[in-house]
Amino acid sequence: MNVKALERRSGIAIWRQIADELRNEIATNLALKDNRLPSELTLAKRFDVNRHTVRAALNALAKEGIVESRQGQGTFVRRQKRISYPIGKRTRFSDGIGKQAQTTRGKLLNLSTEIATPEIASALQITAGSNVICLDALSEADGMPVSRSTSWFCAQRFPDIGAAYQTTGSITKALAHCGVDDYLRQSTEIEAHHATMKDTEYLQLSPGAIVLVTQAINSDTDGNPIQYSKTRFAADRVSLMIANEL
Amino acid sequence: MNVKALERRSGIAIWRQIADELRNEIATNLALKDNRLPSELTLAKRFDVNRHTVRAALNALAKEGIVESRQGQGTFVRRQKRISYPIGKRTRFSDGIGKQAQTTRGKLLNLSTEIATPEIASALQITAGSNVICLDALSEADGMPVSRSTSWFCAQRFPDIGAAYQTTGSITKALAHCGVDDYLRQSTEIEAHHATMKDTEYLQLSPGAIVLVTQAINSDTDGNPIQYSKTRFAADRVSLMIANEL
DNA sequence: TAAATTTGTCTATTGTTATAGACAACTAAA
DNA sequence: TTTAGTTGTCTATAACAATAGACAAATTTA
Repeated sequence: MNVKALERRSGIAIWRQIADELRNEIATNLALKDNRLPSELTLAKRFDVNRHTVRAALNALAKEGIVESRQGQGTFVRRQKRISYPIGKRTRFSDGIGKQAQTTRGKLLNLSTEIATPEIASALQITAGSNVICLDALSEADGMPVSRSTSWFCAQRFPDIGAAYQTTGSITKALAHCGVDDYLRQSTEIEAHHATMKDTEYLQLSPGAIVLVTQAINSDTDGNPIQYSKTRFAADRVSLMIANEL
Repeated sequence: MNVKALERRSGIAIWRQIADELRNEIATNLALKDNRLPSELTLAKRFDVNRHTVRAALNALAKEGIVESRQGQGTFVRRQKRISYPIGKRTRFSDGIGKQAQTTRGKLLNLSTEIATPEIASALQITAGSNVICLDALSEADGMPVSRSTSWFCAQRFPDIGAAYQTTGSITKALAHCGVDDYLRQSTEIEAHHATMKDTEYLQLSPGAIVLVTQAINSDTDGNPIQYSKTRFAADRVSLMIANEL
């Protein structure tokens, strides 16, 4: 059944490799009868490992809330859908997520004024070395952290963006407060990385977890860049949806 | 310096957690002088581990081709940029990647006729149970596998798509051969997962590695869906670029 | 040249992970 | 009720990961 055996000496414990494999299969839904997983013994034979190793994997998935074991009966999937995060010309965090989660909010982690690096200056089309406002925020949906973002704004144009965000808890509202009623997403770049230590802390992830990293530029209706942001999503809680309006 | 300590008993070896952290820092370029990493002893102190553990991490990064150690001198970064994969209304694999890599090609892994599942039928807007052609392909750039994709086409409309792909090695050309001169990407959904065993085999990844999984629907110029595809990218080799034409 | 700094290699010990086997506890079906 | 199949828990052992210390080999700096 399996084309390739598990890799030993890879730095990833075998129980974790099995957990990753099962998590994937559950996510892509390989037709499990009654949402019931094969028995521990069956899985042990399939992966060619000891039953205890399979138990360690199932234990990990149970802690993540993905499966649930019942003595005498078996192990069952507790389906949990990812939150779909829309990315388009007009993407707002609360817009897209608000309909899927009960409660959404942004929490300000840090606010500072920095000197624009060449990277930031080029993204915002301002002169390198001028002041930018740096805004660190954590976004949550239903009490679970979803993403951690850092945004940069031209300090000259948006001197009060920090205070506005703090009172509103929303970038869209803060920008509106600063006179920007509408804005468009100009570009988005997406990468996937292993969670850093900061990620595991703020997003409540375990090491080895995945973060989707997006780099985006938002512009006003005249095409002038107003916001440059890097966002790190907990990959097992979201999917990014790109809709191309025709 | 570090907000959070490394996690033991997590199923991820500490050397691998350090390797992941360093890989991230190298990728986001935290200003290393002369592309030189701190010494093994410095890193050991920073992560509060033994020097041998740091060496194991550096060894892994060296095997990945990311760093290179030189006795008496230190450990140096061998920069390697990710291939940027554009996602837009008009995305073609060879278009976008062709300019960045020396050689690109698609290899047919498997070709079969299947009965459309509800999921596929709904994506292609055909009746469930009708025949679809399923095309598995592996894409490579400069000899390195980049992505593995499965595409479904309506068998009635594109009976010869498989043969056309086999001779041309390109979906765009195969579609042109079947009378579709132009097509548009209707939507794309992106998730990140840990590599499955098939991924580690076909994409030459190590366990614990990350794959970017996209689910896309392409339509002809009349808006009729013609292709439904799922693609798995080796995340450490690509970034996905979404450009919103204004 | 000498000293300091760096990576490379070896031995030994301790802690964690994986295997192995046995049996209890629980559930569903014969 | 009995049986088969399942998860839960215990003990013991082998394989691997991490620590510790020492010193060699190469390079750069004083």
